[in-house]
Amino acid sequence: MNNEIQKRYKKRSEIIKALAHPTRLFIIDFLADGEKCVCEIVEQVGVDISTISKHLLVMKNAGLVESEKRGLNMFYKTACPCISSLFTCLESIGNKD
Amino acid sequence: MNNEIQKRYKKRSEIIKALAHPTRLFIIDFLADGEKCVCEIVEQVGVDISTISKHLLVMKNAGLVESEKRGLNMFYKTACPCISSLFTCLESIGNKD
DNA sequence: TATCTATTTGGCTAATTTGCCAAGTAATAA
DNA sequence: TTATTACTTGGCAAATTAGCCAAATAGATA
Repeated sequence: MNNEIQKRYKKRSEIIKALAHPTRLFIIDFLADGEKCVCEIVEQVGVDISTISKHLLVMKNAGLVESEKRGLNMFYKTACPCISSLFTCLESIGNKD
Repeated sequence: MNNEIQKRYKKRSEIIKALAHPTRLFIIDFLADGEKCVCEIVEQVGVDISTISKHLLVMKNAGLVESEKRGLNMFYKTACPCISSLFTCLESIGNKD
């Protein structure tokens, strides 16, 4: 595996890593319904707000979500509509056993 | 997030985790070309055979690949044709920056 | 049987990730 | 200006993951 190829797969894996956590997957699904502020996500997930904030940062860095501040609230939305088709694929793998 | 929902997202994340490594992504792509034995994969990737074997185990446990032993060789193939469409999605995210 | 070849497994250390708490920042309200 | 609300960041301990070497296993061949 040469350097160029290695770089490409590293980049892909970074995006996938940003999805590879139950809480983050839940958030992605939750955002499919429309943008939400951090406190709404916290309310749904039920973990510390700092934990949610870090999960959101991970996904933002990977380009999976976008954010915008309005007033006191930070609103997050998904950046990529193709993600839901990804879940369809995942379910079909998951249902094998 | 109740227990039932948590379980569903945990399961999804386990599949995604099994993809979340550059070497494993490369292997998935390599297998798209048809089944390969472990030593062919080792040759392409260039890391220790024990490392490759463990990566393959991770993917097998997640249901991403299947294996069959013939003679001395263990042949691996992808278990899910939808994975390549997943990569198309990843590329579109990756090309944003 | 003994040996060779292909692969897996055990064991270890190093690196990364997670989630909490506490402290910091930014926008609004009093 | 001070306080409040919403969120982010720093720091830390616990858990998980990665990759190497060495040892074990399974099948083929001499």
